[in-house]
Amino acid sequence: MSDTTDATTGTRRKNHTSVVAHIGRDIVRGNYAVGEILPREEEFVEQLEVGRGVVREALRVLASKGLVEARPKRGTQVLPTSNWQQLDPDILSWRLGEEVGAKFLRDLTDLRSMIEPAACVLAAERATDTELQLIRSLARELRHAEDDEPAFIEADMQFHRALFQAAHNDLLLQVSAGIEVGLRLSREVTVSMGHGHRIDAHLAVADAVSARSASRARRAMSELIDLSITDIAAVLGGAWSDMTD
Amino acid sequence: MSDTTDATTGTRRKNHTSVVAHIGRDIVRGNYAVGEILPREEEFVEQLEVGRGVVREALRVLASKGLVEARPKRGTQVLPTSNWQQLDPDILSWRLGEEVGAKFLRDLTDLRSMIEPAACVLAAERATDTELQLIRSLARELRHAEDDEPAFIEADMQFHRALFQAAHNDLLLQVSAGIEVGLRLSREVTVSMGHGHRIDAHLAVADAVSARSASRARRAMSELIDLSITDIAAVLGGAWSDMTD
DNA sequence: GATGTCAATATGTACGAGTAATCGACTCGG
DNA sequence: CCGAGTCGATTACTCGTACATATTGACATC
Repeated sequence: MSDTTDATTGTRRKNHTSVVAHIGRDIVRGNYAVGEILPREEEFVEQLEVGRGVVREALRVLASKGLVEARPKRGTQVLPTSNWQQLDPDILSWRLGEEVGAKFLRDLTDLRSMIEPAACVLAAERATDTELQLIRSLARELRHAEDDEPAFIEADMQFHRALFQAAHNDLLLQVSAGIEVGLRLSREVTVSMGHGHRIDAHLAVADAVSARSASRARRAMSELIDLSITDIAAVLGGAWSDMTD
Repeated sequence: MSDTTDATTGTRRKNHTSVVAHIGRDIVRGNYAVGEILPREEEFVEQLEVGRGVVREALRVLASKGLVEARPKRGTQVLPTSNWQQLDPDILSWRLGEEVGAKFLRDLTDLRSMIEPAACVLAAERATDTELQLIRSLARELRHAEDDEPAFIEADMQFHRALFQAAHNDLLLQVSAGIEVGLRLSREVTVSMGHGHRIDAHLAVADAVSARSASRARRAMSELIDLSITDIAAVLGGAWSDMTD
């Protein structure tokens, strides 16, 4: 009985990462409201069946991400969302399966519109030949995986990552790491729209970057984002137009 | 002798944050090279004169920021910089006083060029009247603090923060938190250029946003960034043009 | 020469005890 | 009646010790 196995409902599993994820998820998903005081360390100890050290290390990590703040006597309080490092890949991944709201999707598309076309311009200017080769290769793979939903998503992520790596900008790469998880959240909402209609746009981006045409690359990526926006608007309907007007 | 007081050279001070900063600085500034194995936990214990729990909590936080990865028997290794969360305000702040390199400044200005003009557009569209009032107020304060170097920088930061808050985008706000620290690093380099010539550009931004003119706001912020780039190029000289060609 | 085994080592986990900081209630003086 | 200072209780914070576990590198075996 390994006891490290864990159902989806799971609470067990004794390692550090899982405790961070467990408490982190409960916070991000609102099981603990903003301003609320978390249970005492000792309560987590018995509830999760781990040592106090593990609980403390987990809370310290969450504090470093801006989710909580601990104080003697008062306890550990959930900070307002403005303090959360919302681009942190961990925090974003804890929302997977949550059906994110329209506000988040608008914020994400705003950010994508600022970042991704500009990143394509940099990629077109700075990519090495081997990087261009990789980008073309991943674009082909994308077309090939058209009928395999999870494989398509994975290929999409790799494509985006290769694009950002070709921009040769370390700060940008970190933003892209967050956007990548954001994309997964976005696709959870628009999954019913399929993804076949996005393949051509991906290929257009790959072509333009490969041709080192900065202007075409920017334009192609903008159109790709527009497709995402169209999908989101179709799924959300009024909740989306309320947000963008 | 409280022993919590700490000289600039300081090593003491027993609390958690300081230990994170101490080890974090040593990593970010290259005192521990990428790929290198850090001293064992026990060595940090005697070196920093703290308990093992504090050391472990610190290393866990650094691991969550992508700086290190711990493994039994091998020890704790410094990860390649591509894994670092380089936009994390903590990581950036640990570089203060380091005289950052041309590569970092180019990456930062790239990012600023993508983000800040677009953020001004959003601010012009979405800001509430009280937020516009705050922005104008901070711009005036900026002019008033012209001859006080540290006060000017603080006012500059508050101005930027108010601008990004007015964009009403949580993800963007986190990017701005990183950029803010990046700006401090940038100004450490260009401090010799003074800041008087940037005041008018700031006021132009405030005016355009206040007038809710998205296009003027975008343009004004772009020009403000261009001023920064000019200053950086003047200070760095060849090291900068090598980077941008 | 490839593979499996074993011991050494550093992190991982748990428990216990004591310190220090913070908050809330209470008391005292105005 | 109200404000300032005091006191006690609660909780996080720190430290120390002991043991478990996983990974590595060397050794032995086939």
